[in-house]
Amino acid sequence: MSARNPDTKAEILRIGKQFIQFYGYNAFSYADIARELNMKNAAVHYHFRGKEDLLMALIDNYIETYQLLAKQLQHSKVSAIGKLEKFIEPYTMLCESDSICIIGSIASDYNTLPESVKVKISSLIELVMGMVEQTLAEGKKLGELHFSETARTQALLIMTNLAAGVQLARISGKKDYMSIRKALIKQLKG
Amino acid sequence: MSARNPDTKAEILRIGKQFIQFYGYNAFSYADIARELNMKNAAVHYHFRGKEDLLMALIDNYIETYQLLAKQLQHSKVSAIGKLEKFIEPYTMLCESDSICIIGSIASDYNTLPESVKVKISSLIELVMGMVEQTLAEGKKLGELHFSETARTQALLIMTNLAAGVQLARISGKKDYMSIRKALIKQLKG
DNA sequence: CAAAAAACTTACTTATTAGTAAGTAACTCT
DNA sequence: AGAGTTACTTACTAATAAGTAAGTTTTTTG
Repeated sequence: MSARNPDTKAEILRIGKQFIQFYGYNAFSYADIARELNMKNAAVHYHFRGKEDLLMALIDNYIETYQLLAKQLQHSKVSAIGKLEKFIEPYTMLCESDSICIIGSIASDYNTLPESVKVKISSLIELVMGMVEQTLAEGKKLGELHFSETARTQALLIMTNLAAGVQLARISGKKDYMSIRKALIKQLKG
Repeated sequence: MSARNPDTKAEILRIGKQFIQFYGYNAFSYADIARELNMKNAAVHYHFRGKEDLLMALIDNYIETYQLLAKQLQHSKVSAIGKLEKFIEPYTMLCESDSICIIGSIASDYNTLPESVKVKISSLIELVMGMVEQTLAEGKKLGELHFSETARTQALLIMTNLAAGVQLARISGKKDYMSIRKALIKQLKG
């Protein structure tokens, strides 16, 4: 099924994801990806027709990942707080590498993206939102979590705290992200 | 002091600001600005040596604006909630025009910016943060506002809710921003 | 082992970008 | 009225962007 390197496609996606999270979608080129992987830009075009296709594939990856995570969380006996901490973890990692989340990055470049990407990113957000919402609702029902807004609104508050938290941390420092993270968990615990 | 058009410089800043908030810093060119103002790209270079200088001037404008606002709020007898509402207002406007705030936009492109810009944006954030922080502390002291975190952390929570709120609204709709806005005010009041 | 398919490279093209040097028109000030 | 200044335009350059067509090498498969 493959010749020379069987997982160049995955490598391109990995680098593309890194670039989007570190520089932003409109600030890197196929030549940049190629350089990183010691190949020519045409090789990148071989695997992904254009930048749009690369971004679409990346979002698809995220959708798969979060669909899997959502299922895992549903059948898990971990506490609601534990589930939320598992959700927050990746943001903390991003912060460590001076990167921001894909959703925040794409949201910033939103008006330069083709319709196909806009639709797909929207469904990714609904997926993630739904997952957080459900975890929150469940935790509240069990008396484990405490908040007065609807689960949807509370999920929005958490998502925005995290997304902009990693963005802000780039400028004003990681300590600010850590404060946000800590406050978030504390507030939910009651 | 001028020939032909005396306020082209201000017009360029106006359009530049619009572009940054609508498309992002790395997604527009001097030619785009020139087209919008019916001139040539060289004319834009005449007023601002390069894109970096344009961005610097823009941030300077914001710093002036918020320094003024901070002073106005200090000597104002408006309630703390009233002050916060005045602070939130521009975000609501941005949301209406499918745009995001300058800070969020720059934060997303942060790693592509020259050091000079990084430093200046950082001082803008401290200015804004300080203003919100002070308003919060004051309101709490007067028994008008209620929150359990430090004023700094609470300011971070509000800032991130708003910054990412307008970003998310582009994708998932203005209703989500409105929910965030409403929840924010409600929580502080009660 | 031969043919086909996969994974590339070479070598372009076309468009856009930031930026500049030189010239020109209009206004200002003496 | 003439000189200088301001606000541009014209006309370029050099670099980078996305993308493609055609050829080459490597691997798989019948």
